[in-house]
Amino acid sequence: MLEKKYDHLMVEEGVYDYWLSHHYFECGDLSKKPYAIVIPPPNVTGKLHLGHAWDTALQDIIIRFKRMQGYDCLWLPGTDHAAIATEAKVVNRLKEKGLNKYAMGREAFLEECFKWTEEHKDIIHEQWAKLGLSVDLTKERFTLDKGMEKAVRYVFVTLYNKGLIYQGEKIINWDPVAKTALSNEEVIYKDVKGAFYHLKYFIEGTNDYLEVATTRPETLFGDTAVAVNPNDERYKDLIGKKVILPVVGKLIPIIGDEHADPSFGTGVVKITPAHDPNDYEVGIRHNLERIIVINEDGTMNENALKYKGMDRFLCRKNLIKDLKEEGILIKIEEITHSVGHSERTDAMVEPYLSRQWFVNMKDLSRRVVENQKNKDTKVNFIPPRFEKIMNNWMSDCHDWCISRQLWWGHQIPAWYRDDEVYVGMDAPEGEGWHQDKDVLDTWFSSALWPFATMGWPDNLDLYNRYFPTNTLVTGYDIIFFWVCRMTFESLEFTGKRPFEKCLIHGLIRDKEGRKMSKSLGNGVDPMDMISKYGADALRYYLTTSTAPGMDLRFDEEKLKSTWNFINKLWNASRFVLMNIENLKEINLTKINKADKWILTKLNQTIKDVTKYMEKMEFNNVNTIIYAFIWNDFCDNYIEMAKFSIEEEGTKSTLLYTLTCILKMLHPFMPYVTNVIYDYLPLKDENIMISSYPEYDKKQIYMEDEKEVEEIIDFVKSFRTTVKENNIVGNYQVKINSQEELIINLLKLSNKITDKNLDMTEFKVSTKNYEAIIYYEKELTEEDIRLKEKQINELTLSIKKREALLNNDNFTSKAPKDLVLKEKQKLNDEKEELAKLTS
RNA sequence: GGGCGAUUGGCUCAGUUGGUUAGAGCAUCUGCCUUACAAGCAGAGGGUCAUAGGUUCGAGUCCUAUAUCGCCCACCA
Repeated sequence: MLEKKYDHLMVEEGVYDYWLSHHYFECGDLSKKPYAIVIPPPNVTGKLHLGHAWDTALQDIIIRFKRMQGYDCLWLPGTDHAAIATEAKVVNRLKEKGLNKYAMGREAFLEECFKWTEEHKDIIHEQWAKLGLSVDLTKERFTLDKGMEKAVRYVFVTLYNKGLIYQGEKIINWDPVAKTALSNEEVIYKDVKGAFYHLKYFIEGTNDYLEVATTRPETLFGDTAVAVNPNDERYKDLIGKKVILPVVGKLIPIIGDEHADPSFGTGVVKITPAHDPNDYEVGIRHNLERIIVINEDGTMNENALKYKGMDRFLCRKNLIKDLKEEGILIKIEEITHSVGHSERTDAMVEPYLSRQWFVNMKDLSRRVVENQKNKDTKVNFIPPRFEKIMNNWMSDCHDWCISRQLWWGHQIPAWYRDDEVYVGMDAPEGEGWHQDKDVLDTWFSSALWPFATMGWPDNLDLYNRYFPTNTLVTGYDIIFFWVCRMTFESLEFTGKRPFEKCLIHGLIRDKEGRKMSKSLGNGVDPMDMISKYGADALRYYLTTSTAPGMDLRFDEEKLKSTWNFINKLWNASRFVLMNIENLKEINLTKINKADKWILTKLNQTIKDVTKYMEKMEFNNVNTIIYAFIWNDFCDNYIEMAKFSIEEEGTKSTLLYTLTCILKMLHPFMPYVTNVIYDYLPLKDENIMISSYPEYDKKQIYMEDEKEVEEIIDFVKSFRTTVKENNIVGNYQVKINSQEELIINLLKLSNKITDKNLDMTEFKVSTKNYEAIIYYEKELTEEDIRLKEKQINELTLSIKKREALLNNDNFTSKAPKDLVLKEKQKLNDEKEELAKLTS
C-alpha cells in the first residue's frame, strides 16, 4: 500500500536504474513504426540549467508518448564539444594552476580538454538521470567523436570541391581575448557609453582642416583616406586633394564615396580598410591600401609608432591626451552606441582583416527558402510564426566564417605546401605538407547532428531507419545558430529536411521577467528544485505553464502547487488502492450511473488529451487533465463512489479510470506514475512500455452523463443556498426525487419530509430537481435582497435571449444547433424563474 | 529603419476555424480536523479582455490605426 504522504525523494529513488537495466529506452523493434528525436547536444562546459530541463522534458514527453503509442522510438543523446566555450573554460582552469596553453603545446592542451569533457559528460549524465530522461544511451554521440570527424571532413571536402567553401581575406569579427575569428551570430551587440572624438585633418598646403569625427581614434594609424559624399556641397571641391594624417604625418587622399552620409556627424569619414567592414568596401572601390594596426591580442602593432605594444584602449587614452596637447583634438562628444561583444568571452569584438575559411551561403540558404514553400517537405514549426524567422534569415545572410583560431575542435582538413593548398579527407602524399592549424566553428559540426549521429556517411543502418527525424525541440534563441544550419546542410547532403516538426519554446526568466544570468545571480539550479519538489513536479510545471513559443517566468510558488497536484493524485490513488484490493478483473458491464458518468468524462478527456499531445500543446493538455483529475475524478466521482464502493462495477471503474490517468500523466511525471502503477493489482509489465489510453466510444453514456451533471449542479446550488442563508443545524427538506446520489451527497436521509412546514422556505431547483428547505429563520433584508438579485439576473438573461431569438438575422444566419441550444436555454431559464417566484 | 511578440480579475497565465454568462492556478473572504488528501474539503467575491474606429446577426478572437512593454535583425564614421 502507498505511504500516507507523497514523498518525491522516496518515489524517485531507484526507478531510473530499473528502466535502464530493463533496456526500456533502447530503440530497435523493427516490427513497429520508427519515431526519432535527436537531443540538442548540451555544451560540455558546465551543468545543465533550467532551460535544458525544460527543453529535454519536452522531448521526453514526446518520446514517452510516442513509445506508449507503439512506435519504435529513438531519442538520441549526445553532447557538444563547444569549441570556443570549452577552450575558454579549460584555459581558465589551467591559468588557475599557473599554466597556459601555448607553453604546454597543442597535444597536451587537447588532453586537458578531453579530461574536462569526460568530467562534464558525467555531470550531464547524472542530471539527465535525475530528470528521468528516456534517452537511448547506447546511441550516444559527441560532436568531436570519430564518426563526426569523418562526417565533418566529408562535408568540408565536398563543399570545397563544389566551390561552396572558400578561403578569403575579409574583415571578420575578431575576439582578442580568445584570439579567434567569430561568425556574425557569435557577436552580441550592446549599448555602451563612448565618445565621438572630433579631430583636425589638415588639408595639404593650407591651414584649413577637415573635421573628422571618430569613435575609434586609435585606428587612425591605419587610415588610408578620408571620405566625403560626392554630393556634399561643403566638401565636393576638396575631392582629389590630400590631408595630413595626424601623428603619422603622411598624406592621404580625400575621396568621394556614397558611404559618407552628409547628415551624420561632420560628414567626413576617416577610412580604415583593415579595421572596419564599411571602410573595407570603400577601400576596394578606391583601391586603397589596408594597414593593420592592431595585434591578435588587442595590443597595437608597430604601425602605431610609439604606442606599439599598448592595449587598444590604453592607446586610445594616451593618443587622445597627446592629440589634445597638439591641438588636433577639437572636442569630445559623449554618445551611447552599440558595440559588438564576443558571445563567449564578452570581449569587445575587433573588426579585423584576416584570412579565413567561409561557407558561401547564397545557394545553400536559397535552397532552404525554396524548400519551405513545399508543404510536404518543409520543416513545420510549432508555433508556425517561427518559420518566418528562418525564412527572413535565410533570405538575407552573409557568408559564414567557419575557421576559428582555436585548438579544441575539428581541425580544418586543408594542407599547405609553399603556395599549394590541398583539401581532402586525409593528409596528402608527399613531403613538406602541413595541416591548417585552425579548427571549425562548433556549429559546423552541430549542423550535421541529425544525420551524422546516425552513422552518415559510412554506416547507414540507423540513418535509413530513423532519418529524417520526426521532431526537433529547441529554444527560439538558437534558430539562427542551429536550426537553419541543420536544415541547409541536411537539404544539401541528404536531400531531405532534418526533421518534420520543430517545436520551439521560449526562454526561462525570473519572477520579475528578467533573463536568468550569472551576473544578476538570479539563476535557479534545476537540481535544487528537483530535491525540493521532485523531477515530476518540475517537469510538469515547466512543460505545461505556457503556450508554445512563449517565455516562462519561473515561479517557485507555482512549482509548489504542482507538487500539490501530484500529492492529490497520490492520495486519490491511495483511496482507489485501499478499496479495490480483492478485485480480480476489470469488469465494466454492470456499472451504475456515476460510473457511467466518469467513464464518459474519461473518454472525452482521453480524446482531447490525445489531440493536444499530438499537437504538442501541453498547456492545453494540462488544462484538461487537471480539471478531470481534480474536479471530476476526485471532487465528484470519488465522493459518489463511496456510496457504491462494494460494487464490482465501481471498483472496476475506479481502477480503470486511475490506470488511464496514470498513463496520460506518465509522459509528464514518469516517476510517480511508475511507482503508483506498480501497486495496481492488474497491470502490464511497466507503465512506460504499456499502451496509451484510447478513446472508446462504447464508454460514452450521454444520458447518464447529463443526469449526473444535473445532480452535481443541483447539489452545488443546494450547498450554496444553505451557505448563503446561513442555514445551520436542524432543517428539513421536501424534495421531488428519491435520487440516492443527491440524498447521500447532501446527507439528507434524516431531514426529508413530505409535508409543507410552516417555516421559512428556501427553494433550490434545476431542470428536474426541486427542493424546499424549511428552516426557522427570520428573513433579513440581506436574504430578500439576495433572492431579488437572483430573480433580476434571471429576468435580464431571459430578456437578452428573447431579443436574440427574435432577431431574424441571428436565427437565419447562425448555425441551427446553436439556435436550438439558445431556445433550450431560454426554456430552462423560464422554468427556473417560475419555480423561484412561485 | 525592418520584423515578431505581449497587453485579459491583486499576481502568473490559458482562451482552438468568431458563437452569445471570458476560464484556471496562486492570493482574498466565509464555514469545516467529513475515515484518500487541512499540502485538504464546501462555498463566495473579483475582469467594460490596453485605446479608438471598422467588418459581422454576433468580436477577447478578424481588419485599420494608436499607446505602452519586451525581443530579433540591420545600421551606428
